Amino acid sequence: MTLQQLRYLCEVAKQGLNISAAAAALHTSQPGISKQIRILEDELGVTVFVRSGKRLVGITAEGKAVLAAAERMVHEADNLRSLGKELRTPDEGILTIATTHTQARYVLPPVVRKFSDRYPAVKLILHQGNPEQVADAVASGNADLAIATEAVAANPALLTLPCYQWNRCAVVPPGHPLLGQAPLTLQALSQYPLVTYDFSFTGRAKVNEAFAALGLNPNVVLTALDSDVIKTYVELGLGVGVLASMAYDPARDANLRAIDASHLFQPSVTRVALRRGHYLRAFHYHFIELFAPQLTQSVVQSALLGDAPDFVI
Amino acid sequence: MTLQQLRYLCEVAKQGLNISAAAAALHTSQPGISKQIRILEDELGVTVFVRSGKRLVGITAEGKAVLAAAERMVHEADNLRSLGKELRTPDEGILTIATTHTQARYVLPPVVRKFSDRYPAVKLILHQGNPEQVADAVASGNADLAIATEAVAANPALLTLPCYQWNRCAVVPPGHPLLGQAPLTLQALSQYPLVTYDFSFTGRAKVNEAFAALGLNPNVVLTALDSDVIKTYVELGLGVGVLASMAYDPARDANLRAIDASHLFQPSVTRVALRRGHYLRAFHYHFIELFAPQLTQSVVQSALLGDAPDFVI
DNA sequence: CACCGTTACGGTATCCGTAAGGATT
DNA sequence: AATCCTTACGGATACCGTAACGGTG
Repeated sequence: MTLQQLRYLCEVAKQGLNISAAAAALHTSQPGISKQIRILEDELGVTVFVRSGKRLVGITAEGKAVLAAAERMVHEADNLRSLGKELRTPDEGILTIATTHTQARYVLPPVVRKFSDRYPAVKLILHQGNPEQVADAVASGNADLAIATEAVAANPALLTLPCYQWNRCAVVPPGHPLLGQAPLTLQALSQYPLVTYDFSFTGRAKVNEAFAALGLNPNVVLTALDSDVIKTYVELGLGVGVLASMAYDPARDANLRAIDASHLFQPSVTRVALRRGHYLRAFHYHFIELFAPQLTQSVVQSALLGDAPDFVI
Repeated sequence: MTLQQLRYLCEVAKQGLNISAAAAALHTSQPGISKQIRILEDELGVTVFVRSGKRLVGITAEGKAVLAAAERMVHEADNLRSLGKELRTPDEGILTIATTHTQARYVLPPVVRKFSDRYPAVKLILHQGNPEQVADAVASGNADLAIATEAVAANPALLTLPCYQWNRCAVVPPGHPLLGQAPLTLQALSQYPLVTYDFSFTGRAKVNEAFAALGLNPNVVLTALDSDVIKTYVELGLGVGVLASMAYDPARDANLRAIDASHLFQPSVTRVALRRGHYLRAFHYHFIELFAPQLTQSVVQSALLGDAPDFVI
């Protein structure tokens, strides 16, 4: 049994039972992988893959157990390598963050700025996607941490920690009738066509719930995947935008007006998600702390060890 | 990085930083281990061992972290091999039990008998020792499970589950004055010299506590590591024995009489200890269930996953 | 002097890549 | 016809064991 063989096994499974694709991903040859997997299956006495003729078509029940163990080991090996790098060059490395548009565009910039000043030799990679994709990226090891607002709590392989609360505002063109009446009500809002986030996104559910609780049925004319698109269509006069408050910047959005709506909707909590068992380097912890000061390294570590219950900010 | 290298690393640490001993234990050559460890240290960029000239004299702080990861991986590899064997030949293998004398001599025989009938191809190995040694054997992987009564709960790497309660009896030669007076009292017992277990053993502490609670100071003239020794000295007239009830067998111990003492002492709980993260085969679970019927495979598995609180029989 | 780890060296086995074969979609 | 896994084969590499060397208690 070799770590190499286990890596091959995992990659083939990851690539959808395609040895050729696995070979390409690992920069090696198909026959090499094919043979090593055979050798491993021989040694363990377990056939992992169901073969139909000369094609892999499935994973046996036993194979799933083997695969799970193999993944743990490969992951541990990666951790060990990370540990080596950490000890050698603690301020160098790669920080991969999976996050949604709103975070990347409006919340992270000052954090990234501070982080880069402190760790100039750390390369930053931002993976953008919807909350589900973002969670998957961390679960599969493609990203070190995820920052998103919902749907990141489902996967048991992930640990999510609350970072900050936020709420929404309505945005309208200058001179819009809603600007006169204060404070804003859901009834008033529902008189206008609305432009807001796609359902899969940052707390969109809370918007729906608030209207539904009053028996209102708002006319949502457009849903978008990011705040900038929403603002663009509000500028065009398509309707009233319902945005995350941090996505409105009076200076940058001079041709829009915001109306506070935090009293209308349940607040949303943005969370950071980490993969359990994934080794985190000092700069990972530092980034998290820059983003959410209450999440110090020791807080995160004890949460990763499992003894911290879900806590609230 | 190779599994082999990690194995070497662990073995050297285990053998007290002695490469030669590790080589002997792994049936290979010193130079091979020496070189592979160098290569690993090079690759990780971490010096694991403190070298004084040409001698290993310690483990660096970083090395401890590396070693911990290495041990996890080696252990996982062993688990994977076990899994292979399990799937191939579920009824063959080796069951290594670490236990104390009393269990091995008086409690386990009928269990082992039933087990051997069901799994004739499983080789049984019994490691005998005091509770501390027994726990160490499991923690270090030298035994699959431990059965003992105390001091097995300390190690966080171990999971212990309660199996059954027991208490003590007094044993005396035929015609002893204590046989007339019923029921037995601690005051009566303390009139005679006592022969009982060594302090490190099966619930000896509870015996002391009971006497101390009444301000009595019994005269313990001999302590022993196993019940047979105690009975032998009682036969010689050295004193009154205080024994685990299951260690008295009226048929076999025809020249001794037992007096129930279960109302005098706190009951003791015999537990089975398992190493967290250690793969258990079907026959392991089956043995545990034969020993303690309430500990079915699913009960043990969910306890190993950590979600079961300590429960009582 | 005995013990221990490192270096040097040679043989062997393993692993990898190329090329060709057979099966499936 | 294209894709994909397997088998076969050759070369390079890495690993392991023996032998010799250099420190250390």
